[in-house]
Amino acid sequence: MVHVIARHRPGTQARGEDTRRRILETALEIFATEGYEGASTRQLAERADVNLPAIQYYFGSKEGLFRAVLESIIEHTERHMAPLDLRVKAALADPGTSREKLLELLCEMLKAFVSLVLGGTQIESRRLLFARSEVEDTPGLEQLHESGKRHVFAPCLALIARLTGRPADDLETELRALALMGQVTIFCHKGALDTRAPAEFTPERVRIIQGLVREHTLAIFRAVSFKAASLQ
Amino acid sequence: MVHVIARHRPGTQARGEDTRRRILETALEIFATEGYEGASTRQLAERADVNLPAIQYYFGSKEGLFRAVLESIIEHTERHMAPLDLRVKAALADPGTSREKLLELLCEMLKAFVSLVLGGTQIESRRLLFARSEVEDTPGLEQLHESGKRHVFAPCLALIARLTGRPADDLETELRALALMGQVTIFCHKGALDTRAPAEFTPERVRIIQGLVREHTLAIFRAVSFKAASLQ
DNA sequence: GACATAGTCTATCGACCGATATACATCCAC
DNA sequence: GTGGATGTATATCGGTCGATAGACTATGTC
Repeated sequence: MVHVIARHRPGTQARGEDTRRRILETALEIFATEGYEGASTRQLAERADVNLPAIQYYFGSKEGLFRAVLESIIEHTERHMAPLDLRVKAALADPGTSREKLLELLCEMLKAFVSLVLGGTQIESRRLLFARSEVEDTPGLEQLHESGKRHVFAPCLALIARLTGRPADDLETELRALALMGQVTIFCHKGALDTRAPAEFTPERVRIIQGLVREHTLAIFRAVSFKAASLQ
Repeated sequence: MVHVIARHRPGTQARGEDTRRRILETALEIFATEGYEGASTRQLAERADVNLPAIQYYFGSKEGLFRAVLESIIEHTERHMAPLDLRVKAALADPGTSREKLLELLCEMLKAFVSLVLGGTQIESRRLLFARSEVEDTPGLEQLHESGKRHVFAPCLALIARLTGRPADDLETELRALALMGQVTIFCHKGALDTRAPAEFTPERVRIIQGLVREHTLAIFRAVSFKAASLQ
């Protein structure tokens, strides 16, 4: 194996940059709909209108292409969540932050999580690939997990810990954070879609889901009397 | 194609019943961990300690074997949910059923849903296969969906419709039902597990999750003022 | 115009896939 | 016991997979 990944040295002509980007965009789509194993390099090449060896040429291997697709998604996730992450971090650092402010930030986190997985460009592909990442066992997929944990799960967990007065490494707190996030992640699965005929996520539906999750979150953290050691 | 599926006629000897069951149990395990495409018939045969053609002999094809696995899961689902389904149906048929009673039934539905996907025998395999069913596109998988819709989603939807005073075919009501169920389904995905080292669903964790979901559900339907036409 | 690099092409490799032909073993009915 | 049904074994088929060899073209530098 000589030619692992074609990194274009600066100053070198990059005629193939178009081709490379076309392969990457097509790959996101196909990996999402077919899965890593299900997507064949021949299918990838045909849909991207390139030859079969072009994939090896630009990305070293099928796995290299997949990792490149994952990197582009992770990059998108970080760009989407970064501003809110900073606000949450600042609020948590200040011990005087009010309970209502923390609760409002939690609602905003979940709202941003909804628009992350259900909105934006290439919605369908990212949504499907995110859903697959929970099931498949493909090289590099743990990076996608790690990204979601760092930018969504961890901030939510920290906020909930403060809201409930429990330690952040508490099992119950972790499970509660996951349960709340589950209200969002369920809409990544196609089973959640075909209850209705059109089965698409229009901006209107995204808005309704965001409203419902907010309503639920507010109800939960305003109603329950926390600070109690155990649950039931 | 002559020998599609070996259905043993009554009165005929069934020496191979042991073999058949062994293949079926192994198949559930392997299909769950590897996926339909990922599981090869050779792997299946080796792990079940039978020859390669035994799969075709007993189940007609790899697809036939997969459908048989799905049927066994669906059967388990129906057996698990049937009693509660009846109680829900009875409560809904009676217009005088109190709001608290309906809410209690909704909590019980979600509790049963938790123990369905996280408890019982062959937990891990059923959990994984359920998660895969949301992503993969394998023949027969829609039956598993259909089963979940009929025995979990539909009753929850009907209860929520009554609790919120909205029609059951309402989009917002459907999305709310899914959001509530998402609190449970998220634990089917392996991403929800490896936040902690052991990553297993001990009975204690199942109990905690059931408690959290109940707490959330009660808070949501006691706090929010429904009967209002719109949400925000 | 000679040469190296960048990028694209056809053809093909070895591995593995699901399925089956076919022979053989085992068991029950009569 | 003998014939048909039931179950198990080996060997192999045609097909698809990811990857690569190697020839070809385009582009830029000197």
